[in-house]
Order: sequence, then structure tokens, then C-alpha cells
Amino acid sequence: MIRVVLCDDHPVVRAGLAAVLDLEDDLEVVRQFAVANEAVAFCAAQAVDVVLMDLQFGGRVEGIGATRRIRALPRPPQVLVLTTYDVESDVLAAVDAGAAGYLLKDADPAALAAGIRDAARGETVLAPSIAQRLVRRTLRPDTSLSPRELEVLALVADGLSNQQIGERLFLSQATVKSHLVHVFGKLGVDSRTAAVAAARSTGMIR
Amino acid sequence: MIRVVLCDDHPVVRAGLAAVLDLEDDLEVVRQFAVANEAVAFCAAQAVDVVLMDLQFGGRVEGIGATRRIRALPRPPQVLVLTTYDVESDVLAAVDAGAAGYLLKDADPAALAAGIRDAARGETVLAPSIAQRLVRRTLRPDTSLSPRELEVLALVADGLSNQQIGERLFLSQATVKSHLVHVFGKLGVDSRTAAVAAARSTGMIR
DNA sequence: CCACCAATCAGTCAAAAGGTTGATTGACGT
DNA sequence: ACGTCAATCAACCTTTTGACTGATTGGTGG
Repeated sequence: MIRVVLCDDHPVVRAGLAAVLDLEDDLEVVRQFAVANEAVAFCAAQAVDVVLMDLQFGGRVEGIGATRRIRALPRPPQVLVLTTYDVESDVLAAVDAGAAGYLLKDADPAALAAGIRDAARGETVLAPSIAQRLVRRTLRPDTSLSPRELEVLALVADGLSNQQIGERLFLSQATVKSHLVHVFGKLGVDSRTAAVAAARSTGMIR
Repeated sequence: MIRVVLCDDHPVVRAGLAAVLDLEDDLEVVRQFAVANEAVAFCAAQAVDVVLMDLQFGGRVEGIGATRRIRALPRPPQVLVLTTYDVESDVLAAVDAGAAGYLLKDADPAALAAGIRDAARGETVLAPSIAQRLVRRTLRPDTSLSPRELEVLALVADGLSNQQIGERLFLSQATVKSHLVHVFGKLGVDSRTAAVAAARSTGMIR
């Protein structure tokens, strides 16, 4: 029996996942959490095989941090990130944080259950659309931004200043600037707006 | 008994909604659909009180069209749009198509059930965050940019500096800045990147 | 162990961007 | 004829951004 913990701030999604997974004989949803921190605490105290983790919690992407903390536990459960959209920066950040995989919420129940079983065995499981993009990405090592650089760039695209980005990511402006300088170099531009335009045209950011 | 039809391409979301709504004594989920067209056909043949309609179906926003066709039926059911993100243009389009309301998927079950009952009575129901933004919006009557302002903004979105924009449009930087200051005021932002983000989110620029 | 690199931050400097005020011109409608 | 407004520009000033230099930490791979 694979012991599964759900972590998602949408009550509807939690109920849906639980309903879908309860149909599987070998999967058991032992607990559900709406707050990432509580899930981390639970995993520290109980034996859990797989955590289904949402990335966005009311706008904030605290799922990444929670994933990192879960993977830092002794005998950590596998973390399977489950989100609505496949933003590239989020995928890389999640994998970097130790996630075993990354699935989209529009996966059908069978694929979801299969993904959980794969993750429980320690295999890496990625949604097909994500796997395809990762492959294309690795073939182009030159323009590849680091996870952090992409994260910063995405916030620039949302119109945030360096100061605001620093606050959002708990960084100094110096570090934000540093990341942006590297981004500019890799993309061959010399301003934030040009970087956003370039990244958008190549599909790096939506 | 309020007869409810679910229409969402996410199996998980459908299951979650059904599970949540089944707990309400006065609500009955009579059918679920993954495809908008099938839901329209069902509503044409059966008595339905409220349709919970997702907007995005695998990237496409066919929910708007389905809402319009449902509302064009004789004795049409109320349509309650249920989506993940509150994109302003989607809200306006949904209301224009005849939707009775617009809720976010992170609504808690009680609010969801209440919204369905309100919609069944023919009342307009909006998620609080959406209502708030609509009010702010109507208080700011001057969101329309002049042709020249739009032209400048489009070049900003392409990553050009004020100097480059001036050269392109045969203007001095002073004039470019002047246009941008007006754009910032109308959009309620204070930087070029934020202006681009805002204009993009409302569909002013591609 | 060492090289390399991502990520973090500091300090300094020059350039770009943004805020404010004020002015001129030419349409457009009443 | 008059007011209104888009469009144009100038001058001044503050804030933000970007360029450069350099340093530390932690992890990965040979």
C-alpha cells in the first residue's frame, strides 16, 4: 500500500484527488493539507511514501520551499509536484528542490495513479509536454538560464522592480541585479524590457 | 432541489466539485461533462438550473462560446463560470456572454454552494477579489490609450529604449517620456515593464 | 582534492528611466 | 470664436537600472 499525502490549498482539488485516488487499491490517501508547512511537519512525524504537492498557494509558490524541506527530512517521502500550468521556471525549480516529478492537473486519473506508483519507486516522472520541452531545452545549452535566473526574469516580466523582486524572493537588490546581468548576457540584450521581449519570443516565458 | 451540471475538462476538478456539492442537501449534480458542446446539448434536452462552466478547455477558452449558446436556449439554465485565475478580460467576456457569475476554484465549498444558490435565483455572483477589481476599474474611466500612446507602448513591449523609440517614431526622448507618463497614469503603474504587463493582461497589446 | 559554477552580496559609477512643471501647435466640435 | 485635447518639446531633478569589480558559500564532477 502506497501512503499518499495531499497538499493543495484548493478544497475542490483535494476532494477530487482523494476521490480519484481512492479508486486505486494500492493507494491510500492518509492525510490532506491546505498549508504546505503542515504537510512538512506531518511528513517529519509519519511514514509517508508520496506527497502530491501543489506549487501555488494563493499566489505564493511556497510549494518549492516545502518540497525542499520535505526532501531534507530523514528517509524523506517522494514529492510529486502537481500544478495547473507548466511554467518552465517552476519545473526546474521543483526538480532542483528534489521533486521526483512534475505532473499537470489535467492528467487523467490513470496517468496520475501511474505517476504516483513510479514516484514511489523513486523514478522520475514528468508530464509528456514537460519532458518534451526539457529535451528541446538541453539541446540548446547556450541560451539556457539557471532556475533562479528564470525566476527573476519571470518577475521582471510581471512588471516588478528589482527592489520588489528582492522582497518577493528574499534577496538583496544586488543579487537581483547580478542575476539580471547574467540573463542579459545570455540573451544578448541590455535592458529588462528587451530581455522580456526576447524570452517571450523564444517561449522561455509565457 | 437545484439541478446542477458540471462542465470541466479536468477529471480531478469534476470529481472534487461533485464530492463537495453532494454534501449539500438542496443541490443535485445531474451530469458531468468534459466537453463544452456536450453540456450545451444536454441543457437543450433536459431541465437544468445551474451549469458550472470552466473557461479553459485544454488551453482554449471555449467556455465563453458554450455559455453564450446555453443562454440562447429556451428557458436557459444559469451559467456560473468557475475558473482558476481571474483574468479581467475573461470575466468581462463571460458576463457579456450571459454568465450569472464568476467564481474562482479556490473558493471554499460553502461559498461555492452559496454561489450556486444565488445563481439559481438569478442573482449575479462574483468572487470578492473580482468584484473589487471591477469597482476599481469603473472608478478609473480613462483606461483608453490614445493611438500614439499605444504605438509607443508597443515599442516598449518590444524592448526598445526611449531613445530608440524616439528615433523610430521621429520624436525627441522628451515626447516619448511624456507619452509614457500618460500611459503609466492611465494604467495605474509606475514603470515600463509594469505597463507592458498590465497592457498585456488586458489584451491592449498582444 | 581541485576546478567549476550557481547563488549570494557589497560598493561604485554612469546611463536610463521616471516625475514635475510648463509651453506650443493643430484638430475637432459646439 | 472658444474650449478641449492629442501631440510635441524643454529643463530640472530624483530614482532606478545596468556595468564593473570583487568576494564568499555550497554543491557537482572529475
